[in-house]
Formats: sequence, structure tokens, C-alpha cells
Amino acid sequence: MSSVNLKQLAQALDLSVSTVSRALNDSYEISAATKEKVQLLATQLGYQPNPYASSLRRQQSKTVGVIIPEVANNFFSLAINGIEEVARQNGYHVLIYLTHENFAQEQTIVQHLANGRVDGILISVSGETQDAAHFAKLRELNLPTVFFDRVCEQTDTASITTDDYDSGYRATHHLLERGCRRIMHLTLAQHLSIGQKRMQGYLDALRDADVAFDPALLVRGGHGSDHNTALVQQLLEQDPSIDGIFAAVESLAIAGYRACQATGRRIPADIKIIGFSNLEMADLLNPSLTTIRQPAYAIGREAATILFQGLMKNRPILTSQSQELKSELVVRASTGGLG
Amino acid sequence: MSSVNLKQLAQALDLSVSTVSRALNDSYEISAATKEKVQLLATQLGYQPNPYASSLRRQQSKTVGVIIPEVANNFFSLAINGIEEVARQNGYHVLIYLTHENFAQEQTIVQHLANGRVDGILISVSGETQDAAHFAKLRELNLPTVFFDRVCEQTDTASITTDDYDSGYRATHHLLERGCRRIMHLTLAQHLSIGQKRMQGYLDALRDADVAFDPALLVRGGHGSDHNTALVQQLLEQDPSIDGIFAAVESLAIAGYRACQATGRRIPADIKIIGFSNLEMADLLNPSLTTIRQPAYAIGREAATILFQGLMKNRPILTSQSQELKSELVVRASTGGLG
DNA sequence: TTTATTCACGGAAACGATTGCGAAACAGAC
DNA sequence: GTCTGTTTCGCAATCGTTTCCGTGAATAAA
Repeated sequence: MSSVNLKQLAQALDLSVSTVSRALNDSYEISAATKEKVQLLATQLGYQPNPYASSLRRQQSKTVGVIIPEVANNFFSLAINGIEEVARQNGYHVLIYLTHENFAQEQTIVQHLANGRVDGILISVSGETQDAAHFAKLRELNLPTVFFDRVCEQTDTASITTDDYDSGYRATHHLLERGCRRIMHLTLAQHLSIGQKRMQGYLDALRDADVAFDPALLVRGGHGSDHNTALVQQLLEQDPSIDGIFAAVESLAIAGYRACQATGRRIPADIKIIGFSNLEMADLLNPSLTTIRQPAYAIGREAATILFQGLMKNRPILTSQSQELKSELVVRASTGGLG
Repeated sequence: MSSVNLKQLAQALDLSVSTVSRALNDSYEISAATKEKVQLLATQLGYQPNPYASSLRRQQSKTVGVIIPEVANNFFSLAINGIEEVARQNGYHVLIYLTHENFAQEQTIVQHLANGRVDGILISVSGETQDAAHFAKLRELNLPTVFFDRVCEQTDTASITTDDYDSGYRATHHLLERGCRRIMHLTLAQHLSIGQKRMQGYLDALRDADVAFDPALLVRGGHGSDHNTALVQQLLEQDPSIDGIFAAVESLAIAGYRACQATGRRIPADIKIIGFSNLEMADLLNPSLTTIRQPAYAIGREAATILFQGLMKNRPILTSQSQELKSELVVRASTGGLG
């Protein structure tokens, strides 16, 4: 800890602690002359207020918690990037917690954050989460929360999402357009609204194209990329008619690539792949991957901005502040595009 | 904040605050019966100690700061993964700060962490950093610090690195073996020890192979992938004799790919590329990328472990606790390997 | 019965900052 | 000279925990 505190400053200046405190906080009650003296010595001695004393007294920590499933993932790391930037601009600190897509961990983390350690929470829900009781507690405690990307719809607060239904529809439509008829759908979060919306887009696109939906083509991924690759591979081996893969998350698109490699399916000749992804080098893959690119950085920025606006103005976060950003379909070689 | 505090518990139980506190901390001074009663009510009411009051009194925050250049980068995000895991196991919280390779930001962040907000710091130095004065202050304040990957050698504390010299040597040797003679070296942190070691490996490998070193083949990357691509592209256009690229960081390997694309150089026929990288899908690139893969997750874990050992036992972090982990050369198509 | 000793707990002072309130000091107005 | 008002500052309470010390009662030792 920085060893110098208010008391020492006060003694050195022959002033009271309260005067020094007010001088440093630029209170109107303190004369300009005193303020100057105090601030001079404070900078000379490198005084920094003890954040814990300050937080205790003020009942606010100038800290937000970010809860995400993973960090080794381009989407989430870009989002963190945006969050951290806004946080710094507003003088806030960022605590980070990873759930590893594990519901129990998410519960524990949320509970631990309910003790005043953070002034607000930004969260992207774990793929396993079905119950929203732990989030309800946050509302009870009046702890401002903003969801991003992976939303819990039962909790009424703001959320930043992308046009998941549209994206799912467009992705599927794109595959259909390219001649696919037996399209596998890979998802991680089937019961999360994000997964359902993407899937609904998939279903509606199929229906609009008069292509029958086959539940057998639905694959729910789990943990571990090897496991997921095996799942896809198995299905590919069982069903030679499959000619398209729509991966609702990046890791599953990769699993799709590997599974195709393993089973000798050529992309895009035999099978076409499209996936949600924020890979900067999706165009350098072999073949380059057609993607739905989410504005991950902007999502982080927006979510954080809404949270901080609420915190600064001491207003509750309203559902009406939610935003839906647009994702972008980038056609590349994996669906027979250029490149 | 969780609204229930010690005083309320004490009143409800007709006990004193100190007794309740001790009961919850399992003090030997409290009878088993009382402990049970207290703990029962505490869990019933969902009591959670106020972390700021506790930190203030105990003079420790149970929080560590992690300072890294970027998070949207597989190496750092994997390292964070390791750090967060160890932190959670030890009951610590993780504050995250990004420097964006900016020295001034690094200084500011380090200064702000010198106020007792964190009990320790894990840091990977920004590429711009040359001065170590801000780190010296940390030692003065006795704030335990562990460097990982990007080390500041002037500061005497533990650091977790990889065998950068060897890796640089092996990477270069590999290119030479594959017939390259005009090897470009791309680096971000030329004055950091990590950059120097990798470059020294490069130089020594050249010397051992009796290949002349041409300073013109040294490219120091900057910010922005477009900028870096342009740099490489320019050099490639100027000098058609270049037949190899050794990228000391992942982003520069990507820049190399793009530059080759732009200039029509075929990989690996015309030019071969090797790069430090933790891309999970390096094998899916076109062509698959020969990499030096660092054990990023393990680096994070080790660095955090050393820090927490020091914190828990209240011992200073010693330089002798430093570790050097081994990187792995994975040969792929970009240097003419299989795949 | 008296004296130590242990046990179980309460009082109160910390930790360092913020802030409501009061009180000197000084000015100007009457 | 008194009164009111402003400026500038100090006192002390407060945030919620932890912990040093003290104390009454019970038990053991003499």
C-alpha cells in the first residue's frame, strides 16, 4: 500500500484530516490557498487515497464485474476489450470471472459478487444456464446488470445482443441458395434465447425454402473441441447426404472443419460450412470460412456504456435501453464464394 | 450490497458484534454451540462480509492485478485462463488492465495499482516499454510482482518465460534447413528481452549456417494489422530475394500471410513462414502455419502460482523462483512440412 | 475456602476515508 | 457595539470488520 495517508498529510500541514480530505476533493468549503498547499504536498508525497477505505465509506467500489464463459475466444476477448476501454474512461476497474460454460460456477460467481464488491455486472450467460434464480437475486439487491450476447430473458434489465434470428435465417438461406439441402445445425446453447433465435432462423429459412427439417441434423455441442469434432464426425459418417453445416458458434465451425478433414469431405465441393465467428483470419483458413461476424468490440462498448450511464446517474438499468446490433454475413470459400 | 451485516446478526442473536465475527471466523474462543447458532442464522439471512471493510481492516484485498498488452490474442487470453483458475482456487479476485502496447498507459496503470487495491501484480510488459522506473516503485512499496512472457529484466523479481533464444534459433534453423537464405525477421518488441533473445537466436542460427545477416530484413512492427501488413508487403516488393519469414509474434505471421497474398508469393513454394503462435487452428490455415507454440495456459498458471505462494506465506517473490518453460516447434505446410 | 486458570464473550479501538454539524474568525450593516 | 452572514476549518460520527484487551463465571488446584 502507498504508505502515506490523510492523517500524515494533515499533520505535516498542521491541518485537520477533514480539511485535507476536502481540499483534495476540491470542496467549496476550502480556501484556494489551502487547497493549493494540500494538493502540492499530496503530489509530492505521492498520496493516493486508500480505495478500500473510500469504498467502505462511499458505499461504492468503482469496480464492475465481467462474467463470461471463456476468454480464449475472439468474441469474448474483443468484448472485454471494449468493456475495459469504457471502464477506464469512466474511472472504473474491471474484475473478470470465467464460468467455463458451467452453471454451478456461474451461480457461485454471481453470489460472490452480491456482497458489494462490484457496483455493477456485465454478463454473458453460460451455455448450461437454464435457471435464472441467481440473477433474480441481483435485481433484489439492486445490483445493476447488463447482459451481452448471451442473454437471460427472464431477467428484466438491459441487454446488448445481435440480430440472431436474422443472422440464423440469412446463414441458412445462404447455404440453401448454394444448393445445400441437408444442413446440419451445430449449437452450444440450445435453451438460451440466443441459441433458440439462431435455430428459429434456421428453421424458418428451411420452411420458406420448402426443405424438410430433420431433427437428426441438430447437434448440441459440449465441452472440449475434440469431443465436438467427434460428434460432428460421427454424424457425417452416419449420414452421407449431409451437404451443409451451420455452426452457431466459432468453435463448432472449427469442429466442422476437422470433422470434414477426418471424413474426407471436401469443402465446399462436398459440403459447405458457415459459422458465427470473429476470427480475424477467417479469410486465411483453408478454405476461407464464410462467417457471420458479430460486432464484438461494439457489443462490449455498448454494454459497458449503458451500465456506466446507469451507475453514474444512479438510475436503474431499464429493459428499454437494450440494443440489437447487426451482424455481418461475409461470404468466403467455404460456401463456394470467392477467395 | 448484501444488506445484512454483523451488527444485525449480533442484535438478532443477542450477542456482541465481536462474538459474531469470531464465530464466523471459527475462532477458538467461541463455544461450539454459539458458533452453530451464528453460522446457521448467517446462512439463513445470506450474510456475506463486506469485502471493503474486511480489506480495510486486514490490509489485504484478496485481489491481484493482471496487466497485459492485449486480450484479443490467443496467447494472453490463454494465460488469463490459467491465472483466473489459480486465483479462484486461492480465493483471489482478478482485476484486468490492458496497455494496448502503450507505455504511458502501462505507467498509469501501474501507478494506480500502487495504492493497495491489489495484493500482487502479474504483468506482461508492453512492447514500447524501455524504462523500468514504474516497476522499481512497486518493489519499493513491497508489492509482489511476477512477470510473464514479456519480462522486464531490470526488475529483480520472479518471471515465467519460455526458451525464447532456443525457439528463435530453432525457428530460424528450421527455415535454413528448408532452404531459405534470405529470412525476414518480424518483431514487435525489439528492445524487450524477449524480442532480443528471439532475435539473437535468429542471428546465431544464421551465423552457424554461414548465412550473412542483412539488417534490411529486420522489420519492427507497430500498431494495427493493416499497418504491419503494409510494412511487410513493401519490403517484399522491394526485395524479391526474400524466401523466408520468421515472425516473432502471431499477429505478424498473419501480416506475413496477407503480404504474401498481396504480392502473389506462394507459400511455401516461393517463401516459407514460421511464427510464434497459439492459434488453436494454425493447422487449418491456408497453408497450415508452422508455429512455435508457447505453453500459454501453463505460463499463466505458473506465474499465478508463484505469486499466490508468496502472498499466502507472506514471503517476498525471489528471482530464483523464475521458470523457463519450453516452447514447441510444430512443423506444418507453411515451411513445406506435411499438411 | 481461597487462589489460579481456563472458557466464553463484550467493549472499544483500530483500518482510512468522507461528511454532517458546529464553531471560530472576520466582514459588513444597522 | 450588536447582529447577521459568510468563509474556512475542526470535531466527531460513520462505513463494516477485525482484534486487542478486559471481565465475569466456571472450574481446577491448593
